[in-house]
Amino acid sequence: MEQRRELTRVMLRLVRGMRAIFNTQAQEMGLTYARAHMILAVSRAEGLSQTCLAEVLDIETPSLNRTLDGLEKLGFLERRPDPNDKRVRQVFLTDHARENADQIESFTNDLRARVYHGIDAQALDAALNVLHAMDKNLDEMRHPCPK
Amino acid sequence: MEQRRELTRVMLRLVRGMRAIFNTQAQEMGLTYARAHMILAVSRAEGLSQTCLAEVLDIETPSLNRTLDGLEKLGFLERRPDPNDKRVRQVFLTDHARENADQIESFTNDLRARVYHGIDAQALDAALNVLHAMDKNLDEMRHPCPK
DNA sequence: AGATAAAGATTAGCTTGCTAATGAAATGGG
DNA sequence: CCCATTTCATTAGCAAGCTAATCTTTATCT
Repeated sequence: MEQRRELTRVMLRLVRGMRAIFNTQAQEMGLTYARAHMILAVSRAEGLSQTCLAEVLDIETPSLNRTLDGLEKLGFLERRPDPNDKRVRQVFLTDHARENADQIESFTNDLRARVYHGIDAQALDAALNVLHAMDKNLDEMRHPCPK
Repeated sequence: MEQRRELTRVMLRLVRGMRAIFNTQAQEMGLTYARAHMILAVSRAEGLSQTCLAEVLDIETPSLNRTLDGLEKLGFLERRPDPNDKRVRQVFLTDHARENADQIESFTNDLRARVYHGIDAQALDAALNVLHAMDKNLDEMRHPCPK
């Protein structure tokens, strides 16, 4: 019971903390957490529609849209109309962003290594199981009767 | 490696998801996640300064301040000057909020029970250890040389 | 084919976290 | 005792998530 409260609490703190650390690193190249991740996602699959990209990043399209606006304004990416469907705009990196992608990837890996330092795979797996179970519970709370 | 990425990902999703579920419940009484938690924190220790309250809730004072503003405007609490120190303003619930506190406590417990349903104490403990280790790593990343 | 429905992007506006900067009050050292 | 520092609250402004609503285009159904 008290453990449950504490798990929630530490999760909240971790998410904020990780974002903050990431931000301080990313701002050296004029980026933020959300923006850097966006660049990585796009670099892994250029030309996706915004809906697809939102699914990949696990966020809603308006959230994505704003991040995209920012990055476009900063010259990191561009949206081009899809010739096959006038509704969609495909997302591409600029050359400038493509140059940075490796660097972002690399410091992301570095930060991840440091955050997870000293945690063995077995423990990690156990934690993952717990969080997945919680995630499943949440899903069922959202969709009460899937029949 | 892939597990690490996934753990981060699911944590992000969980935090957003829990907040969302909580919000839909809380909005029936005109509240939100942050506001409901604030009411609980104040009800557990009325008369704290805002700095103390921020520490209890693990957020920064400007974040707290805004939530407090909202709740004060809605008539859930009030800030009263501390007679012993003209800098501080102590935080108290209104009678109205005090009536709601039990209800908030109760549906918070209910939601927590559902989110953590089916997860045994041992697994929970293992997960908690992992997250605490990460939290510690983060701390060390923030304070490189504590001597 | 034409009407209706669905899907993609966008806008508007809310929430709640943050940092940086400011002003007022208290504290402490010389 | 006074000046410098620290502490508390607050303001201003950014970031990034969300829902609801709108507009355009495409798909579907009769």
